[in-house]
Formats: sequence, C-alpha cells, structure tokens
Amino acid sequence: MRFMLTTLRPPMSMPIHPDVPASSCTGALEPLKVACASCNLRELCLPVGLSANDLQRLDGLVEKRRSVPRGDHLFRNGDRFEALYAVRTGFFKTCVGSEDGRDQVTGFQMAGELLGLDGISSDQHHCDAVALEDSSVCVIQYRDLEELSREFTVLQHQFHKIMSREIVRDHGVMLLLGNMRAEERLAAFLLNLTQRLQARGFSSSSLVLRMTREEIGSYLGLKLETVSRTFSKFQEDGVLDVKQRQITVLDPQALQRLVSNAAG
Amino acid sequence: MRFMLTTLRPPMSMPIHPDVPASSCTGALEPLKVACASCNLRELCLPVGLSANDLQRLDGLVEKRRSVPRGDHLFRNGDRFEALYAVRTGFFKTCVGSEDGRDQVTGFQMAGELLGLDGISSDQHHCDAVALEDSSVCVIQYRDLEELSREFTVLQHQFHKIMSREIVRDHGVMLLLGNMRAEERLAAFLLNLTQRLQARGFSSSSLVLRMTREEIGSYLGLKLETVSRTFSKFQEDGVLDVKQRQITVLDPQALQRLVSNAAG
DNA sequence: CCCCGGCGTTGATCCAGGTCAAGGCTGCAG
DNA sequence: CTGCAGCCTTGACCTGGATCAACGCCGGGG
Repeated sequence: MRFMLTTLRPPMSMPIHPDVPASSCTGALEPLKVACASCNLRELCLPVGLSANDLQRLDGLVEKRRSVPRGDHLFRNGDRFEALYAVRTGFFKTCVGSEDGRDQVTGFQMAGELLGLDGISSDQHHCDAVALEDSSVCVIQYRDLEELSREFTVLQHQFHKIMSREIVRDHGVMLLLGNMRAEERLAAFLLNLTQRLQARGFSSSSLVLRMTREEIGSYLGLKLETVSRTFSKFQEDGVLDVKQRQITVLDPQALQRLVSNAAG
Repeated sequence: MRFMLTTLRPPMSMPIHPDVPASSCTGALEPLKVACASCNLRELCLPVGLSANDLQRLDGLVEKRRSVPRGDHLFRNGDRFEALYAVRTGFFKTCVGSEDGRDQVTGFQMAGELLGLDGISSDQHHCDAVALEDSSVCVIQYRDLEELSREFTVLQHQFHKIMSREIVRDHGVMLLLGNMRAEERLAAFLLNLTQRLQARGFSSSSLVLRMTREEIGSYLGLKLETVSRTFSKFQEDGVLDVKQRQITVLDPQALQRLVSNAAG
C-alpha cells in the first residue's frame, strides 16, 4: 500500500534505510566506523538473531564501507578474495562466465544480503558482482570474521546458516532451470522478489525492477524476448500491470498457482 | 588403463579404499572408532591439507559410520538436521522436489564428498540423499564440528572452503542449465565425472555410471530420451564407447571442445 | 528542439529437445 | 529354462522458446 505513488525509479531505501546521512555516500572508500548494532538492517543481515549484547561484539567487524556507482564492479572473477560485502543500499547482480563469451546471472542481491561467499573456496572470486544502481556495501574482512566467529558461537552459527541458505537457494534455482517452463520461471522470480522486498518493508504488490529484461532472462535461462513476451502475457491475463520496469502484481495467487501447480 | 576388464558393475572402491575390513559394512550403525588420520580418503575429504599433527585433533569428530544400502535414503527433505556425512564408499545423489511431483537431481556425490550442508540453514534438510549403490558414510555431528572448528583454525577454514566450493559448483550448474545445449551439458557432465574419478585414482577414460539415464537427465535438465540419443551421437562420432552404463572416453578433447567452444 | 542509443515489444519463422510409442537388452525370480 | 520388470534405444512427430527482424519508447546530450 505504501508505494502506490512511486515514480519510475524511486530510491530503494525508503522504509528500511541504514542510519547514515546521505552525505556519507560520496567517496569510494569510507573509513566511517558504524557498528551493526545501530544499523537498521541488523534484522536482515549477518547479525540476524543476535541480542543487543551480542551485537556489541560485532563492533569492529565492519571497518569500512564502500560505495559502488551503478554499473561498477564490486569485484570481478579472478580478483583476490579478502572480504565479504553486505549490501547496505542498492542492488547487485552476480554472474559467472564460461570460457567463451556467455555468461549467466547467478543471483540478485539487495539490502542485507551477503556477497562474495564464492571467494572463500580458493582465495579468489569466481564471479563478477555488479551494481545495478548506485549502491553501498559494508566491507567485512574475511580474516576478521573467521577470527571473531571462533570466539563467538552465535556469529559462527549464523555465518554457517547464511552459507547453507545460499546453497539451498541455488538448489531452488536449479529446480527452476531444470524443470520449469517460461511462465513458471518468471512467476517464481517475481514471487521471490516481492517476498524479499516485503521483508524489507516494501509493498508486496508494487515493485520497480532494477535489472533489464536481458538480465532477468540470463538468470532464468530465457532470452530477453521470451521474458518480454511473458510479461505481456501476464498483463493480458490480468496477473500483472507492466509499465516498463514498474510492475504491479494484481493477482499474486495466480503467480503462486503457476509455481506450485506447475506439473508438466 | 587399469579398468579395461571391469565387469558391468565393479565395486568403486578399488584404487583408493578406506582402511576398514569389508566385514564392518554390515550393520546400519557402526560404533567403530576410526580417526580420519588413518583413512585413505584424508586427501580428498574434510581433512584436506591438514598435517599429521592436525589430523590427530580430528579424533573423535567422526564417532560412527553408517552404511546405506542401494536405494535407501541417507536423509530426506524435512528430516531434522544434526549431522553431516562424508561418503566413505559408494555413490549418492541428492534431489530437491517441488510442491507438485517434479524433482531435480542437484548433485552426485562420491567418496570423500560431504553431504548435508543444506541442513544447516534451518535445522532441517532441504533435499533427499539417496544411495545409488551400497554405500557407507562417516557421521559427523554438526555440533561437534562447530565446536572443534572454534578451537582449530585450520579445520574452520577448511570447512568454510568446502561450503564455498559447493556454492561455486552450484553456480557452474546454473551456467550449464541456463546456457548450454544438450551435447554440451552431457560433455561437461562426463568431464566432471572423469576428473573426480581420476582424483580418486581411477582411470580417466573408463567409467561405470552409477545412475540411470533419467537421473542424468534430471541433473542436466534433459529428458532421458535426449540423454540416450546424445550418448548414441557421441558413440557415432567416435567420442565415446557406450555399452549400457560402461562408458569409455575415446576423445576427451572433443568433449573439452564442446564445453569450452560452446558459443551459441 | 532534434537526434541518438539503450532498452523493450511484437511478429514471423525455425529448430532443439520434448513427447509419445514401440521394441530391445539384461538380470532376476520362479 | 521362461517370464517379467526395469532400463535403454530409436523413430515419428510436435511445440515452446530461440532466432531474426522491425519498430516503438524514453532519457540524455548537443
């Protein structure tokens, strides 16, 4: 309900926004020291489930922030891995590429989500992370995280949960890519997006896509034309209202039926 | 070269086999206490890279073994999560299912590989793990692993690497499912299998598939008929020799070309 | 203001792989 | 041995989505 009047590209940080003045988003590297304890994303981010006391112990884990303008890389395939990144504001995609030119979008990350887990495996990143709008991230030195989680059981467990959740998510994407038809894929994608936005205090029925049709297609294993056609079909069927990247979900249950009823 | 005379279903534990007498594979639960330090899989399994001294400290982490007859579940979607499992001998598949009937094979696991990482995210498993042949696993209580890795940096790091590697692997599968054509998928699958077998001391050119065409198809996002036809085509082209599940790779470079040259 | 470039839509056509159907092979139970 | 069940192969046909192509929309720069 809250966002019925959103413009085409509203800033995404309205209902939940980190507690920093906008002015802090200018330099590329910011030595600001703001603990997770006072961040509005603490209920969604690494510190989920930590008590106020616990939160104090995270002090110093996030030593700096970094802002990433739209289109810039946060890291690239092959970069040396040193830190994880928690999205504070903005929106990212991650993609892997094969030896030949093709690449595959492996995920979209919004506020509170962690980037860079792929790098732990071999001390270098295995995908590109690109900002889809002007964004800022908290930089978490992996060394520090390992060290702190050694003496801080709750953090250790929370971190393991996050990695495990990423694995579960990936398996869900495999199911989507291996078994679903175009409409089912797009429906699943939209439901997932709206759920995550809702968890961040946004409307569950109105959203602005941060990515192009081509990026959606890459994520869903479809060509951009198919994505476009499927949006049009949903519009014809009265399931969605589509105006460029401004999407309104008119019949969420229809989307749900597509996903769960999806038997071939 | 070593396996030119293998029968249709040779036991898979020849070159590298754990150090236990065959007789220990009878009961479902075995209170045997054998440390990783003396296991032949230590170069492939959780303890990778640990020194002899380090290995001693793993003592007690693996408290028991469990054997899983062909066709049985090691765990099921929804089961309470308590332990990880390291494959000692045999072969597993993991699969996730959607609300409707369909399911998707998310991976195949062989000796030295870890099962159950999906369970950490919410204290219950999110997929089924099924033995594709009579198998045995080491049971690693997750609590114990967390505790030990708190005071044992190398283990902590190794465990994180394993989870991260799983994420990277999953992204590779997404690339495969999202971008590749049937021949490319099967080629990638075969190369991956032979590489993993080779790392375990098996021939890189001769292998016996543990799974049906349907299971391969589910993993690769193809129907079993397509898998079968693609095997036949590889045979016609002189790339493979296919006799049921006995596969001989005649031209590995052709497979490699398919995967890397795979531009649409 | 116009022009241009990136993104999105839509139509026409094509084809890789799905679907349906008919057998064949292999191993096991009786 | 025979019969059966599970798995695999192959053929004929169909279709969902890819591909190719044309055009529309919109925002930014001159």
